[in-house]
Amino acid sequence: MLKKERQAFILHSVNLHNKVLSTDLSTSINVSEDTIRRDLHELSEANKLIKVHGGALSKSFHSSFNNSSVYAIESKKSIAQKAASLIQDGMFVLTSGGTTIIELARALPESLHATFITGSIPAALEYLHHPNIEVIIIGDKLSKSSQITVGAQAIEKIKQIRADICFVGTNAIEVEHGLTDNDWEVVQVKKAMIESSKKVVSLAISEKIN
Amino acid sequence: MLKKERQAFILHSVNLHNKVLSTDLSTSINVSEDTIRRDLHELSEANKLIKVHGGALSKSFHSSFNNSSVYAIESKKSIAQKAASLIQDGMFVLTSGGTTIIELARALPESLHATFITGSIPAALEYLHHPNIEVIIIGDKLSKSSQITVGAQAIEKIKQIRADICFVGTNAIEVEHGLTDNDWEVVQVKKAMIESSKKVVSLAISEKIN
DNA sequence: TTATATTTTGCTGATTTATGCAGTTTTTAT
DNA sequence: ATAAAAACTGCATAAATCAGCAAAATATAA
Repeated sequence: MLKKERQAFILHSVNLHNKVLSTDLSTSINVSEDTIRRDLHELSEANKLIKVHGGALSKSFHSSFNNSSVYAIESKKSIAQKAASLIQDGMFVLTSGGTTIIELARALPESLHATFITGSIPAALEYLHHPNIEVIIIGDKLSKSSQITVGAQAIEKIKQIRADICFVGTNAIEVEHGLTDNDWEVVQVKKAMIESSKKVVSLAISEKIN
Repeated sequence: MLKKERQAFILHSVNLHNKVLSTDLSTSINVSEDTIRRDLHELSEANKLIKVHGGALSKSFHSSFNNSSVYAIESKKSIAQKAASLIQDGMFVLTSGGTTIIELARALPESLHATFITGSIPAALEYLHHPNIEVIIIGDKLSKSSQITVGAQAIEKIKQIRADICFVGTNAIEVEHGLTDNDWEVVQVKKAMIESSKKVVSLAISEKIN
């Protein structure tokens, strides 16, 4: 097999599978690993693929690797946009906490006149930035892990409320120091919220649904 | 699995869920926790995520607070230091809001075990950063100008409390321009706080006293 | 064609990298 | 305060890489 042929095969292979192992190529083409390594090095110099220890990665894989951080954010934003469009003037809106809810808060139009009720401190801060939104805080003990208020009093208050719509984020847990979490109380609060609302919207990125 | 591949997976995972546990990654990728830890360390060095004890957090949602815009920040800090020294372990502490109170929150020693009760959203966020502090939120309507909860329910709740000490910041009140309706409510809340506490401390920088 | 020059390939041994393991220290939770 | 979990350290091992060299293949010129 000619050198050029071999390199074409390697390129095809790496683009097909996103990655190749030097050992695999060596056995399948039946040349020494050194040759493969030299080929990979050349192709890497020619910017045709990314050489890594043990094999190589396709160019596209690398770029997605770099952009992946924005990707998740973008999809969160588009979800938030759609969710925000469900809210109409004069509504009473119940929300939990979490990053998706924060994005929702940021996606709210300036012109919206509505009342938001929440136990989430970060969400409340976001709502405050909107000139035409009334914010009502549900008081009680603050859960460090989820940054929302939890407890019997909070649940009691929620039960007294009749909201038009309720938004629940699936990723309500966000912590800075330590990652353990007692979700139970948070779940109780969410349950109460759902029961107090005419409509419930659950915000989630599709990849999360396993 | 290639190292780069694994790191890409980790990055994708952390951006999707906002947090990852080393143990989870270890079992799902089937490598030792040491390897995961090394990966997380590398990604953290490369500024791709934030490493914490037990796992890592997504970089995208890291709130950074700028206190540069706050007036006379240094003198407030020294006041805060003195005020913080008045709080002892096991105390129930009532606080209002305002920049001076925020500084007080930041001046609290890590070791302090106490319960803080507040209607201020920014203050609550600060208290959350302290590992040994319980936070209780007073719920009600949120006043946009002062960022604290005001209203009959809030006052009712405060009256039920017996606190050891109460900190009130003076900066929420603009004496020169008279009291607006909104400020009036804030004053009512402060009054209630003062009545519910054995000791009251008023935080002020000297320039404020006309 | 033959002789010579050039490129390519494989091999050997030294070097680097990746990973896991054991023991110790630090952090966190109870 | 104490126990458990996580992190760090140093080390061992196996795999991958590198450097140089010699054989093999290929190209080139007389």
